[in-house]
Amino acid sequence: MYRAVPAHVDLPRMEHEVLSLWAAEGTFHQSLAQSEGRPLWVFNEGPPTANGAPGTHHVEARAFKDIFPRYRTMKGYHVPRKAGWDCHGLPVELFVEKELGFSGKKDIEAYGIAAFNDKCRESVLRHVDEFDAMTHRMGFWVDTNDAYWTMDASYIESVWWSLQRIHERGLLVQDHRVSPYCPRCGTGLSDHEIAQGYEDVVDPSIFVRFPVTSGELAQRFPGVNLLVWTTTPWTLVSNTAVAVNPQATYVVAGTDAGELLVVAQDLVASLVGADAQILATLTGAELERTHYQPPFDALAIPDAHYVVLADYVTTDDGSGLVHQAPAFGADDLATCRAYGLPVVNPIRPDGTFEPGIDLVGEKFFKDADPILVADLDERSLLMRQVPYEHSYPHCWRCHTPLIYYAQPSWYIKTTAIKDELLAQNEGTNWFPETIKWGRYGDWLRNNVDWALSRNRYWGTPLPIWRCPDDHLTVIGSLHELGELAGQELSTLDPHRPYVDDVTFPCPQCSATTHRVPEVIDCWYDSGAMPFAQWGYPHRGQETFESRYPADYICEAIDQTRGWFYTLMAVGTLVFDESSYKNVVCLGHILDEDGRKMSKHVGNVLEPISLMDEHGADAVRWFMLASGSPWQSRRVGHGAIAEVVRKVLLTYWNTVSFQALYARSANWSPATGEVPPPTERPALDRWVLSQAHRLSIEVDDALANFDTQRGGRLITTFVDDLSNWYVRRSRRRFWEGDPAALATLDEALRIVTAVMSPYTPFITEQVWQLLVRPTQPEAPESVHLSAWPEPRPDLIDEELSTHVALVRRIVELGRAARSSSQVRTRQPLGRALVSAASFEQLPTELVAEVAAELNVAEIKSLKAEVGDLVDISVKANYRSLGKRFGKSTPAVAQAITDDPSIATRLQAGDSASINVPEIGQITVTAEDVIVTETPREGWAVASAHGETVALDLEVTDQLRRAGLAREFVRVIQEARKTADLDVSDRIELSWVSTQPELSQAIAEHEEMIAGEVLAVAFNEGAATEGHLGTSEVLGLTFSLQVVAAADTN
RNA sequence: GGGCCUAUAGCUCAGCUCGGUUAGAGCGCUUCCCUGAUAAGGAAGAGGUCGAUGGUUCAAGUCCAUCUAGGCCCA
Repeated sequence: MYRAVPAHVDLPRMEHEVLSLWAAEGTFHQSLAQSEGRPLWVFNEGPPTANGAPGTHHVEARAFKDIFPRYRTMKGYHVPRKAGWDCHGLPVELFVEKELGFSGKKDIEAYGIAAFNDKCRESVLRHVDEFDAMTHRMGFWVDTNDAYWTMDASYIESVWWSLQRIHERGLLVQDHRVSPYCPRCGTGLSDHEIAQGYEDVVDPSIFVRFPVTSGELAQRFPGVNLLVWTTTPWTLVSNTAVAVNPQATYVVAGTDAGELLVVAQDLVASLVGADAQILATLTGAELERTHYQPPFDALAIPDAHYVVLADYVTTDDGSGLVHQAPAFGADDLATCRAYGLPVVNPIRPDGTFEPGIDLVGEKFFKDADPILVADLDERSLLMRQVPYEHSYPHCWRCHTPLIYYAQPSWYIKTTAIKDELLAQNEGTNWFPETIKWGRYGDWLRNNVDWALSRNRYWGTPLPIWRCPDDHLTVIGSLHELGELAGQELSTLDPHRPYVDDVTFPCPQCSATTHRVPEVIDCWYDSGAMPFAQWGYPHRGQETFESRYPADYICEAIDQTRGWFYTLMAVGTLVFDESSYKNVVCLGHILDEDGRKMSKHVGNVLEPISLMDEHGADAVRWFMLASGSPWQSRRVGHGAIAEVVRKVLLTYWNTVSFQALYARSANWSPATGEVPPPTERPALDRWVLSQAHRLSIEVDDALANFDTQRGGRLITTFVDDLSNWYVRRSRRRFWEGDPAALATLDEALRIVTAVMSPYTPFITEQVWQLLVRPTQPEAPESVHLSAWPEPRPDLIDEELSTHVALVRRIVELGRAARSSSQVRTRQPLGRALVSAASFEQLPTELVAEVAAELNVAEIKSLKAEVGDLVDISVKANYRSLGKRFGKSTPAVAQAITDDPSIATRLQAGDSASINVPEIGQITVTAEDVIVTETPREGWAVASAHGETVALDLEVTDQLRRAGLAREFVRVIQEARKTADLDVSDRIELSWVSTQPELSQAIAEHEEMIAGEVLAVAFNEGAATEGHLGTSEVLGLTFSLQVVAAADTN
């Protein structure tokens, strides 16, 4: 027998019980063990940065990381789930710096790198514990005991090995990198820091003439100038090139003063004037390598000063020709590097020009602007100067404007494998698909080399040793390092500072080598996880080889340039193949008002307290099925409470209902004798059909990573089950009908299984209450069960269509009831229905309509045609439009003007009609929507060509039937108030001031007795038992429970 | 400055792939109904220039173009 299911459930408390059950029975590990040997479905966990407490957005990603492995396990796959933690990086360092009250690198060095890194390690361990707790609470099944840590020695060795490989391919090189730099603090700033320091400033924006010195253009237009734009005049000293957009159109324009200027066509009018003479038109590409005279010659820059092409140049503002100084702009550097131009940087680390430079030597860079502009003006090179307001990064510590500044840095030349990356992306499935060639593809197409090194402390040290002659030795493991150093180093902590102390003779020249000081970008660490999590290739070869590439990864959209990219890049660099096949890319989580959650605003929803308030299932359901996961979504208590009410409690109450009546009928799925589905009532067959279709459709949705569609299907099914099937079938449950109980049991088992990847707790609880006690052969947990095998033979499309019609008719009937002000409890004699396929409805379903609307008889309106009804006819544009195209409105008008068409169509399959200017045409039933409306004494409702009319005549007999119903309701209310059990028998005593009631009770005694379980009626006042009154009925009554023995 | 996403009821969002004439749901509000599982359910009402403009079409919330506003990522 089922276990008892309380009607009310404390969801969070229930979830804690389920967690204990899983812990006690080792359910997760059973699930892994049971599926061992089945086809693999590989999930790779993107390691959360163990820095800061987990937020609600982590629950989002983790819900998606959990549902698909659970689903695939049910579908017969083995899905290992290794957890991972991202341990290194600047955020951890900054957190520790803050804790220690540090304000920069000097403090760290004074404190000692060893001690500082110990603090970082401690901080990581602390935060991992919080993530563990959240992961456990939300029911994310991932193996945290066997997690990979990017700070583990074996992990770092794998990373080293991969860098060694990349170096062997010639793709790991040292080069200049432009990064924001604070000249006052003497340090570079991370992207994270820059984001905090944007300020609006006004800079001079200047247009300068660069005389063209040679080439075709100079010959055709002697004296022509490039009109070049910049907002950083101080960088003109370092001018190396001028960039134009190859696709844009440029013109040679003549001014009134007889001057010749090259500018973008779009900007001629605003710069030169509307009346400028256009002497030539050419594309940016045609300008390539046009040489010019640089504005200053203070610096010698060989083989430079010509036009280069760059896609990023726009013709929206400026002149369409952009000054290039590769030392001071990332775009400039990338563009100039492509042409092999040199990087010239005359600015010293303190932000001043080197001494000896004309005009600006030893000046602070910003102070050079007015001096240089004045000089250009004096030499008539300045064409125009306008103030230019824009946001510019400043140091968040000291508010000094940052300088984009070239520094030496280690790079991976990802641009060399760009085509391969694009090819790998082509073979990757993105969800949603727009990311693939939108945000992500765009990023790949504009790929720049990966700046790998960081001048920091807590990270994977760059495994490069260098001798004074610049010979490089790249190390692939501690063992290798030990061999070179002639020491046993297998237990060395590969972090700084210990690894910095290892030196060895250069294999090429025997001079002593030292490790370069940098550590690597922690994004590389996580990008290396597909192999580094196994310590490959030093260990775990077999495991790795069977699990590369992964079937599935998932993160939020900010990872397009983060983990999604580094995974693909590292995989392609090291194995010539991306490391994932399917990637789900989530939108962000916002607060109720649509703002980002931040500690500063105080709108952060702490995940554990959120789950302890509403339940993890509710939070998970919200993440998986409410709104579109691809869009950013607002989350708040209201939205989650709604999930509880609409989805979880509706489901739970259906379960509780089933358990209540199955138990009281002593029915169990294992023992009950049940007619085969085909012999059960139509509603049973309908709900089974819906359930089996649900299994197919949710399967399809989840196979396509569409949790929202699956969720919608489940919600609809749960609603159908509770508010239509159960409500319409209640009476059969009260009677303990085995067909009804078996039907609901099967429907519940299917929906429970199908929901279990979404809401693992409540479904597990239901499994424990309904399935496990009654089916000895069933698995011990829903999460050990297989996906419900759909039975296509039970899916009945026609029946679905019929029930859908029944429900539409009922809806109209209720509307008609409502407008008539005749309460539903008052039975009516008949209802007339007009609907396209009403005649095809089985009588069984017509009876459902009658019962639901409380009318004695339902008939087709068509049978009543005559004076009783008005007929109106509307055109069905969808069908007419296909046939008549342009003439559709004329045909539609002709149909509306001739209502006789309806009766003529009833008589035959088609009817002909004369349309002005077109002639005779033939229309069929498909082409029109006929609405039939009864005339008087009827309550009518119609929609979309379907009509229900209620005959409002209440005969004496009907009125007495209504009174009997009212009486039943009053007694039931009293039973409920008296807290009687649903099976208690009662004895009734009553008196009424309404004489008709007496007759009504007498006439309907049998019905009443059956409904309220009365064994006796006594007309006459009573004083014992539960007393009650009804004003409507003028009734005073009492009911007494009869001892069980007396009823036999 | 570039790319992407979004804009439909007071609020949160479906519908747009594949165009069809009463544009839906939930929440909230008002009135009513129903109740022998439900924290439920049902009906009606108020509340919509489907962001704007233009185009394609017999017909546009839906397709196309441009624009506006907001968000995210990048500079």
